[in-house]
Amino acid sequence: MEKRATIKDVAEAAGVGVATVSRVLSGGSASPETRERVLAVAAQLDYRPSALGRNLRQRRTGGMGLLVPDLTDTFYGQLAEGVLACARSAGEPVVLGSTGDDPEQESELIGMLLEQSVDRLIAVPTGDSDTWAPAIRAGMTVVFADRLPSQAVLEDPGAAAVGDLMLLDGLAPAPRARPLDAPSVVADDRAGIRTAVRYLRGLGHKRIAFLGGPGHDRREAAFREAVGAPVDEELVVFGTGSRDSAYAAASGLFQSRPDLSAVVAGGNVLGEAAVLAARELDLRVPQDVSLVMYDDVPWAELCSPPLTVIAQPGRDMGYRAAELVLRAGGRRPRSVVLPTELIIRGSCGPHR
Amino acid sequence: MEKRATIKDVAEAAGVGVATVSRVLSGGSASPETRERVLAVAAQLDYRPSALGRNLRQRRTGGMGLLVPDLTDTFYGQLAEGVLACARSAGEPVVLGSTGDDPEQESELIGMLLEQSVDRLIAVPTGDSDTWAPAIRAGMTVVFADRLPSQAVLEDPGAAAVGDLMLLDGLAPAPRARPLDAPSVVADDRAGIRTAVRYLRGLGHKRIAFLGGPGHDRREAAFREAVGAPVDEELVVFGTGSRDSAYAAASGLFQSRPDLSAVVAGGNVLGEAAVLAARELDLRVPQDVSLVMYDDVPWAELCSPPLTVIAQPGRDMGYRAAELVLRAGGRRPRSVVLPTELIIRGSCGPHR
DNA sequence: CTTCTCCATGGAAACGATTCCATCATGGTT
DNA sequence: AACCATGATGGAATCGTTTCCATGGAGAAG
Repeated sequence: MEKRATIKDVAEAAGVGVATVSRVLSGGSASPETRERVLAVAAQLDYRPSALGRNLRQRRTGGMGLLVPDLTDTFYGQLAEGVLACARSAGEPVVLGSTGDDPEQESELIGMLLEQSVDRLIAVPTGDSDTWAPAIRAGMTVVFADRLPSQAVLEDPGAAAVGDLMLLDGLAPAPRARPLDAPSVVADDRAGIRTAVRYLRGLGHKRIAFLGGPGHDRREAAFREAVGAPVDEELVVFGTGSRDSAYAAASGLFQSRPDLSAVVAGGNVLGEAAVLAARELDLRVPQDVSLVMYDDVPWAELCSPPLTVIAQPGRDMGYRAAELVLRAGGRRPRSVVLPTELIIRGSCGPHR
Repeated sequence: MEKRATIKDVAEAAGVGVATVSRVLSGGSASPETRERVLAVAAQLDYRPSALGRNLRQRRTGGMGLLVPDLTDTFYGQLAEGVLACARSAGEPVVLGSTGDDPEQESELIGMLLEQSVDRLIAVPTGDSDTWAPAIRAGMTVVFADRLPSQAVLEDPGAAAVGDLMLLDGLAPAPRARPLDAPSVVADDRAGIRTAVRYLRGLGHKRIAFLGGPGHDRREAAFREAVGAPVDEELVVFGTGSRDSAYAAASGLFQSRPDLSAVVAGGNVLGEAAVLAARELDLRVPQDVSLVMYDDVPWAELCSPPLTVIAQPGRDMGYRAAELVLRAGGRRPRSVVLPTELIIRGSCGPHR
């Protein structure tokens, strides 16, 4: 275990000062021959500058943090791959955390990142703006992906509700509606859900249910909007994030409302639960119940029938978010809304 | 954006020296009243020690690195969740990298981690011992998970082959067979594959194929061993890691050898490909071809028929690996072999 | 020839923590 | 009463880098 050469070693071996070595290595000015000599010596000594010294000096860790709810969820796996791809091409490290959709864990992880002086963060948020205020206040550049933090409860509950609704319109949200001063990369949930609901309507379905999980409030709201005025509240149910809870929610939904004929699942874990619950209750897909699932995942095609999905570009989402957070050097970047696509496979049929 | 308090601020505010503050905070000796005062001031100033200063002083970054081939592969998602769970309970950061099963990218990522002075690493290796020698030489504590690096080619090819075979026996490998001085956490591939092959044999299958991917050499060898002496070489095929290549391999296998009656897929991506390819070629599972897949993933149950799998505990694997790498403070920890379990669902039938 | 400018260069400070070591006070032992 | 052991404490060094600033030499402009 040999110890690494430091900049001082290089300086001595090259017969120059450390300042010169630093300059040469970071593209400062130096005479051609000096530059060449330093470079040669550095290569020969296999010198690699230590990120430790640099980080301390510039009082910030390079790279970025990444917070996702659950890596077992294929969609977040895709998103993470996108982030990693971008980070790799920039040569930057990525510090990963998994929140389990628990605001408290999220808070702790934010604290940990702060301690590490990681000042750039991509997050699929779980907590509300109160959870995120400390990070932003500390000067972190935060880019939200896939979701936005829900607005913290304000003195006037009415105002918060209005804010939530306006959030739906991803285009030009009122200042009130975007409580946190952070850009985001999200899919066009509203269009995605609307397309799915219209598709189901076109097949003759009247009683369409929404099966959601944590962070699916925008999708829920889009669902309500697409369905129109009086939404049957029993047809909107939520799981808490675990597969068990998703299954319970799906199963409960099917049992309490045998009259429903179609389900929109707000995410792939929910979709999985819906398929399982339907099978357990001897409901055939799509004869007895039609299913549209948010997220296109490789196994959607493996189901029988293959699942009709609302595809959102998970990998792109991660890549774009990483790009935003990296080039945040300039001004606050614009937020990005990515398109969704309804991929029709075999899990939806005409209303019997 | 207020800037954080430093140890110096705390020291001044408490009227003590920085050394005392440091001692109090890291559990050194101090008089009760001093300790109390420092603690109070620190809390009041919301002081959090900067990892930057500490890391530089101790010439090492806390936490650990994690290198996996592909986070889109559910199994590695599970493994990563295990690592993160352990890291979180230890309050340690995790630096993530995805190698795409490419030794070159792996090398680059190792270099990046070295630069960051990350000296603990959990890896699902892709490259051979030559790729890994630098990391170990630099003093990194490396724990391999799920696989071991293949032995680099030596002067005597015969010797390398012997080494590979001996690796199979996870119990007491000869020094020659474990080229790298690093502990590992792997599943008992040999037993898992053997059980699956016996099960298929019991159903009357004679022509059993193995469909593998990168890093499945131990599983391949176990397959050869379980099948017995003369293995039909056309029945052992490999994809390169991408889903496309896995599909191509599966499809090619089915087309070139219509006489095969059962397939063992070496991983969930391969299993997925096999299902897809079979469907495309109008081969019914399990009537026309039986399938056993390595890895139990949530969607295995969703397939029709639900897939019979060799389950390995991905989450545990990650957790144990993280434990090993964290408490490597003492001596080099022993390697761990985790049990596998054949979960019989519906993708295997009697040989027609 | 003088003076001014410009550039390459190296010394030293700074970043924020840990830790070695010297100092000092206290209390017990001879 | 002199001495020693013990424990709390603070100053200063250290980690490896970047960056500020002073220096010195060379060439240009006067």
